[in-house]
Amino acid sequence: MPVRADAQRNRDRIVEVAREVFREQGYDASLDLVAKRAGVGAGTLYRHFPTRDALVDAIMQSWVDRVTEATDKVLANECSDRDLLVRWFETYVELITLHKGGAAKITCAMGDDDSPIRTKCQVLSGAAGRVIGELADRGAVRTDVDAVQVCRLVGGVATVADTSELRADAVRPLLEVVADGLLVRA
Amino acid sequence: MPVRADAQRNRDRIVEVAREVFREQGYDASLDLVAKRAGVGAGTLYRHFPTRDALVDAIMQSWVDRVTEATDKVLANECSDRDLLVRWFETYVELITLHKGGAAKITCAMGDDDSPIRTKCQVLSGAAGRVIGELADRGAVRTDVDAVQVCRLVGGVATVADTSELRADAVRPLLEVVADGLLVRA
DNA sequence: CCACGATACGGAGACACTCTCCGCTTAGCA
DNA sequence: TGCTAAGCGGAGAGTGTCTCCGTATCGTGG
Repeated sequence: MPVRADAQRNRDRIVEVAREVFREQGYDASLDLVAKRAGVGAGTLYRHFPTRDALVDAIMQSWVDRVTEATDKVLANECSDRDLLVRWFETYVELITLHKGGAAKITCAMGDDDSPIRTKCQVLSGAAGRVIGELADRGAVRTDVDAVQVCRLVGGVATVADTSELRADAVRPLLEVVADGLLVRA
Repeated sequence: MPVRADAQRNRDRIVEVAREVFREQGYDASLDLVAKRAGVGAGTLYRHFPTRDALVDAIMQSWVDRVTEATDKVLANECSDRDLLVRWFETYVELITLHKGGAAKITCAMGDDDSPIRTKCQVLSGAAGRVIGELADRGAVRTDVDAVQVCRLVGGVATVADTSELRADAVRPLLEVVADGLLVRA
């Protein structure tokens, strides 16, 4: 028998509740509270998700998928090198700051092969790779900074945007700085 | 009577021990352990430093002072706009990553007027202000990004350098990107 | 030099969170 | 319907934070 129906139900419910609780209280909220609100025992939560990161990983799945989609959309637009870069940056920041504290978590894990959320990082850096790969083909960006490092730079901006609750128009100049630094001089 | 000698002694000892423990174990090390190693009761520690951040603040005092010195030194050097900027960035990153986790702490607090370590942030952004002020006088940098935002950008790089334990030569390209983005196009 | 208040100390203990262990329950097959 | 593996729950051990208050010490004024 593959997976028991009640187990699947509990798992889904825990993820759903955790997403809600983490949004309310940040990623260091009590896991016992999550269990309680989900109507399961602590043991059940820890069996499904042995560590906090395992739970975070499950939560992040959905919006990492959205980054892939959004990247397709940005790449489909015909626009200048700089616009392409800045637009993708904005998309990236917007998506990884959807959950408070998420930007810091993902950015710190970026490039760490042992991180429990490395698969999420790989999706993100893969998306970055597609964008700067496109620009590299056009000869528009410096080549000594790879996709992971781009994610780190933009993630750094996203992290401060998140923790300082900066508005989009305060973030834009920072993203322009990164974009201009990345583009080769005309 | 101003301050009792034993109280001062204990306070100093706690800071000294905390610096050591935090370097070993990170900024979330047990405070009871700090108290024990310092040979004082928990009550004594919490009376002197009501919160963890108050203790961190005290620890950071010495190396924030070093940023001021280092900035003087960098500004005294005659060099190109870009070199000035990159060198100061390197100094900044080096100093705020002296203590593991420090970069993230200071960068997240940057620009937050309610932060318990805001005075430290102000020293740092003040130093950044002197550097970009100098460059602004020369008309070399964009003017829509202020000192605090520069600290955020470089702090973002420092944070990832710290958490990913990047070597100086891996950090340099990232700092060049920020520098080039900040400098106005020739 | 001593006595006496103000000041500071210490650590027991209340509270909160994490994570494990194991007896009990239940889903799902035959 | 009965059996068994899979899953459940929650008590409790371990650890960390922070407070409270009886006790000890400092430093001064007599």
